Amino acid sequence: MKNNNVFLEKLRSSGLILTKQRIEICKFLFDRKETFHFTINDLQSILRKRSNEKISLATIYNTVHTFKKKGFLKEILINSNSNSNSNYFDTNVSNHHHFFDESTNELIDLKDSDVGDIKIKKNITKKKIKSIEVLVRLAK
Amino acid sequence: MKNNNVFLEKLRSSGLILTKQRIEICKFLFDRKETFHFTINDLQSILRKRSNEKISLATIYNTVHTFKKKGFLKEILINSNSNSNSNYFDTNVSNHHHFFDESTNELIDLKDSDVGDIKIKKNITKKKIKSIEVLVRLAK
DNA sequence: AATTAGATTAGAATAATTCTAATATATTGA
DNA sequence: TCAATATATTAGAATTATTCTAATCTAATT
Repeated sequence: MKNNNVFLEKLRSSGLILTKQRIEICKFLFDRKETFHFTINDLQSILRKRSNEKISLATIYNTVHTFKKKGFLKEILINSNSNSNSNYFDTNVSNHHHFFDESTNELIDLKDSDVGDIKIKKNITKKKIKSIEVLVRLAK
Repeated sequence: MKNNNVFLEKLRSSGLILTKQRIEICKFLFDRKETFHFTINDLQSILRKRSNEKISLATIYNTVHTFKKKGFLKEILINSNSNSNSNYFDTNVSNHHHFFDESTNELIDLKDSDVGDIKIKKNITKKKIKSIEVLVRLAK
C-alpha cells in the first residue's frame, strides 16, 4: 500500500505495518495543523462517523497504545468532575502544559511561552527531574 | 461513641455518623503530622494489617469518597508507568504541587515555596482559573 | 430500651480495558 | 506475480476496578 502524504511518514518510518485501520486513524489524528486531544471513546465515535468501514474497538485500543509506544501520542490523565476521571490522548507529544476546561471537559494546549519558566527551588529527593507538567483548571 | 482525639473533630463536625469503620480509617489517615498519599488498594491492605476487624472493600470505597466529598481528602490522578494509571488520594486538600517518583510510584508533596509563583500570561479562553497544579516527575 | 435514619456488607452488576485465538492482510522474496 | 509468513484485526470472552443492591446492622435520638 503506497501513500505519499506527510502524516504517514511517521508510520512508515516506525517499522509498523501500514494497515487500512492504522492509516485511517493516522490520517484523522495527524493530518492537521493543530494538536488534537481525545479519549478512546471520542475516537471511536468519530471514526464511526467518518467512514463506513467499521474499526473494532480492540483495534482502536491497540492502535492508540501502539502509537503511544512509538511516541506519536501522549497520554494525559485528568480528574474530571466528581465522578468521572478520564484518559485523554494528545497528538502533541512534546513536554507542554494544559488548560482543562471543566465546563466542556476539554483539554487545551498552553503555549510554553504562556507559562513562565518553572524553577523547582528545592528537591529533597535528589533524583533527576524528568518533566514538569502544569495543569490549569478553568472553572465551570 | 465518645472520643476526644483531635483527628476526630472533623468527622464529628461534619455531621457524619461516627462508625467503627470511619473512626478506624480516620485514625489511620488523619492522626499524623505529615500528609499521606494512598490508593484504595494501599489503604485496604494497610487496614487489613492494622486490625483484625475486616472492613469491607465497599466500605473503604464509600468512606474514601465520603471523606472526599466532605473535603477531607483530595483525589489525584497520575500516569504511572506505561501500563498502570493510578488514582491517589491525598490528606493534604489544599491546593499544592507534587513530585511523582517514577521509581517508587510515590507521590510527594512539594512546598508551595519550592515552586515559584506561576503566572499564566495569556488565557485565550477568558474563563476563570480555578487552580494551577504542577506535577514534577522524577526519573526512574 | 425502642425507633429510625443512615452505614456496612457480600456479592451482583457495570464499565473500561485487555486477552484469546481464529481469521485476514501486508510485506517479502522467489 | 504469487506463495509464504509474520503481524494485525476482530468478536467476544476474561479481567479489573468500581459502583450498585438490598439485606442486615448500628449509632444517635427519643
